[in-house]
Amino acid sequence: MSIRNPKQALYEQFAIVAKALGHPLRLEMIEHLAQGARSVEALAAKLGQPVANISQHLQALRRAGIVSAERDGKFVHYSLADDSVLSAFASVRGVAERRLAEVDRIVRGYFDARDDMRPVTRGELQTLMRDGLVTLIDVRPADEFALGHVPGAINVPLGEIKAWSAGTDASKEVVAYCRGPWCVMSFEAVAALRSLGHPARRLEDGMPEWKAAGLPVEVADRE
Amino acid sequence: MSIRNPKQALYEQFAIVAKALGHPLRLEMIEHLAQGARSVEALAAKLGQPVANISQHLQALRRAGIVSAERDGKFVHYSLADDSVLSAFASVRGVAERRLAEVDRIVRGYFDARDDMRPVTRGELQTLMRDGLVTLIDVRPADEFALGHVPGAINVPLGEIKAWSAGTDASKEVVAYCRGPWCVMSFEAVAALRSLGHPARRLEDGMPEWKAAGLPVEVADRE
DNA sequence: TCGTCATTCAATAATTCTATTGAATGACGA
DNA sequence: TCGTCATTCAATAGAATTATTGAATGACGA
Repeated sequence: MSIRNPKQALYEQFAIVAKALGHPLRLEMIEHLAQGARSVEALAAKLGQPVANISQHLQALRRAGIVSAERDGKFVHYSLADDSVLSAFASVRGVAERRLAEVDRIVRGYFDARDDMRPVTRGELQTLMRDGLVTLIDVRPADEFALGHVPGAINVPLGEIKAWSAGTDASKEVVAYCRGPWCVMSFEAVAALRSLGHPARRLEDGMPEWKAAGLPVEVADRE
Repeated sequence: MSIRNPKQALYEQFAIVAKALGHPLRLEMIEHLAQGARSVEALAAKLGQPVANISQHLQALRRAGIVSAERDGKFVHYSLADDSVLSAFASVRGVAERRLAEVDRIVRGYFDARDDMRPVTRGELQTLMRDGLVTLIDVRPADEFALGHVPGAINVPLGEIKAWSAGTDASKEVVAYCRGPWCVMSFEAVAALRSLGHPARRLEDGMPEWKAAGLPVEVADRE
């Protein structure tokens, strides 16, 4: 390593963090780890990737101080190092949202552009829930729901939307949320519900943001 | 390009932004552009880099929506696309600060570790300035000072510290600031002043952050 | 102690990124 | 129209990153 002045050395340290965020798979990993700690194998299964690949990316994230690892017997559980990681992710997303027309095009192009995609804010949701005006569904897989969800939410994983909708009052509006503001599952849930004639909207963002906002989180009973 | 689902496509867009931030030189460029718009040549001169290299990096930043370009005759002036860029930079820095012990080591190792490096907050500074208890110096080059500085600050570029100090009341404390929270010039200014027997501290961060906090900025008269 | 299993390491080929060089572009002023 | 100058482009070589493969490590339980 060449001799560097402190200015260069500092920029290099900052760049290590940004570089670690600069890969789609690693960003997806971060979003998953934001739901709760995961072993390498569990994370690999969630993402449909080979274990060795996930392991290497996890170590890139660890070198950057983004995730931390804790060994538990044969397993190594990875989790986000602290909340600053989520805020860094959010601001990178913020630049992309505001600047890259592509992001908007992707969402509007893939889903039905004619529908009103305006999300429900957290504040609105709390009012609507208090008055019993909406049903809140958490469309993440059951294990993620169990690790923490919005109080009063029902867990309806994406694959069960149709069956669930059939046994529900189709006039009551549904609000769906999942892993984050751009988590595709809630878009798909809303699209599915609307095609079934069910009024539905997305929550503006997902579980980690709800928690980060200091709002109450309900955890499934252990056993 | 292969067929992607929208989830992958979104993560790729976010990764483009993070990847663009993932290079030390580009981060330094962003910090300079945060002081004000610059032509390619001016930026290259500031960074001591070949023009073609800077041009290429600027285009990488532009593709990511981080900077915007505006042609003015023969010159193309680049500037930060919006304030979300600064907040993204700040949160990447936040992860690095909190997680990378290396960053702290660099600063403490390079400068005199025995000195108290605790910075003055913006709030403290306003009180101290109002009561006339400190002299505030802006150690950036004159052209950056001219584009906007903290009201009441005196421009003392790094090379002029010694001469300036000689003609000043050595008992009055000096507060120094420059381009940002880790801008090395203010560390060096404080070290230089202290070695000259002048009490000195750093402001917690620099000009762009002052402006972003909504505080008043003084601009040099045009002429 | 040995086998099992989660994780990491090492080696690799393919791809992407980077800095440099020199030529091309495009706008201004003579 | 031509020369000048700021910027961009194109081509290159070198370096870094990535996914894959299979072997090594390290902890548990029999």
